[in-house]
Amino acid sequence: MTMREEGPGLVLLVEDNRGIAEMVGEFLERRGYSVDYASDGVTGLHLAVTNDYDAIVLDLMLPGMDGLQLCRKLRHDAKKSTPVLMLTARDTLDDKLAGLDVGADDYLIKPFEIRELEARLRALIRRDRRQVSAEILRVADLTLDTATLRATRGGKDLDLSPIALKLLMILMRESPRVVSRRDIEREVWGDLLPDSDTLRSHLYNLRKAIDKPFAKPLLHTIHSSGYRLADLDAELAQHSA
Amino acid sequence: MTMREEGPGLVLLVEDNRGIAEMVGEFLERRGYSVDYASDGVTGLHLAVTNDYDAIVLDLMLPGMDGLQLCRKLRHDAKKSTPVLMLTARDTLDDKLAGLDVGADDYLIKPFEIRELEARLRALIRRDRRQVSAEILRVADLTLDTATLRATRGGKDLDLSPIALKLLMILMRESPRVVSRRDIEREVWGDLLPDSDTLRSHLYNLRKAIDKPFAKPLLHTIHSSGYRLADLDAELAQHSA
DNA sequence: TCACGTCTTGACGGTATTTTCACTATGTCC
DNA sequence: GGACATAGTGAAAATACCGTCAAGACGTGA
Repeated sequence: MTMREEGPGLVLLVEDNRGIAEMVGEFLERRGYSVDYASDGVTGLHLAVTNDYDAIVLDLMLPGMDGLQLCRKLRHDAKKSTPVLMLTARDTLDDKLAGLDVGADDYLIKPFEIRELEARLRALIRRDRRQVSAEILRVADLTLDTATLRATRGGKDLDLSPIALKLLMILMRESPRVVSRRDIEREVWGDLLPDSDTLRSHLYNLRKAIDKPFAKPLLHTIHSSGYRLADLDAELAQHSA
Repeated sequence: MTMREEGPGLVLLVEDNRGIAEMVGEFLERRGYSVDYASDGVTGLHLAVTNDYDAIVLDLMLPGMDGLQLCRKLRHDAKKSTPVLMLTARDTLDDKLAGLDVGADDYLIKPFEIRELEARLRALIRRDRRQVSAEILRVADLTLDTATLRATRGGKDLDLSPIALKLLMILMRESPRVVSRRDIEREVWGDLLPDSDTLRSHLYNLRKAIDKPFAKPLLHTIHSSGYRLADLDAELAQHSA
């Protein structure tokens, strides 16, 4: 009584060695996966971009475009977060780091046990499915999609730096509560707080992005207490209710 | 005796696929939810408008009126803010954005894990309820929201300095008891009391903010004992009863 | 390597807040 | 009523807090 129409998942396999490809592909299909196949980087990338795979099994060494390049383009150009399981020839530190740098989610060293590949694949897919869906935070006409990290106000996209985005997320989660500077700093920088109060600058920039271009300010300063994000008028209406 | 308030919540499920609807509905009911069901957009909207659900699970594709239209009408025409969890067929950017624009609070991509649906549903309901359940202190027509640090009297905002706010909080918490100057000073300044008695000024300012603009004074001085915040008339009425 | 965006840092000025003080008013006890 | 202690009033001085902005450090991708 599962609701999934098609087995454990749809997988893209990018591997130039025909022998390995066949073995992996057939094994996965026997286990109920649907498998697409590419023998070089270019067609692999094309497939990865145009389809929504649950995961990609990607050989590091490929003709045309190697796995690292493919992965980077997938992440940066196409902005896809499809989980990638990288197959590397040897366990060199460089390979590992390169793969992780480029956005791979896991790697497997050849030669590998086919069963281990499936186990890792399954883990990746499950992990990803949990994150695929996301909560949408909303304060007045401000919205933040925690999955895509897109923030909008009044239907228009906001261009925010990573820290500004984090600030916004914190303030929206707590809205309409007051959040102390201390709490914000701890959440953003952890235990190693910066020596000088850089939070001011970031708040300044955040405000410039989310409030300056609009009529009604939403980010309010509570002197010596902290900050709060809220629509004052809407709040008042609720208070009397 | 209908105890439906006690469960985790009252949910409206709008889904035309009978199989999915049954599975979700039965699962939620087993978990203690009360579930109403609609198989098309029009009756779904009707139910959503006429009842107060804790949340709505809404399929995107529906006969008659699709989920987006329904959601928009619910928000714009009926002005209801019932949390909406949207079920979308595929992970396309367009779908996400459409849902976001139209006022959905969260979305899930099919196929989904039923347990995750429940987790997100619970999160939505909890978040919604939290808004109402902040701690609000009240004395007569004076209110102080300890989460947002907003104080009002007679529905109008009060502009208070941080210390004045703290004084007010102390007095409201203790109301209608008398609080000695000593106790107030200790709570506000801790052990390092200021050399000159600055409390007088702050009380003066507090009074100017919360009593001066109104007919009935609430902050009363008990000579050589301290201060108390209370509505004398209301107190009297209670005494004689 | 360069170009670019981001983060940090510090200086400056403005504003809100707190403290202090002088003066007045009120209450209490004899 | 008189003397003393307590409290209200108000404003000026001192301080703390915050917004603004630019310059440089830093890291990353082309």
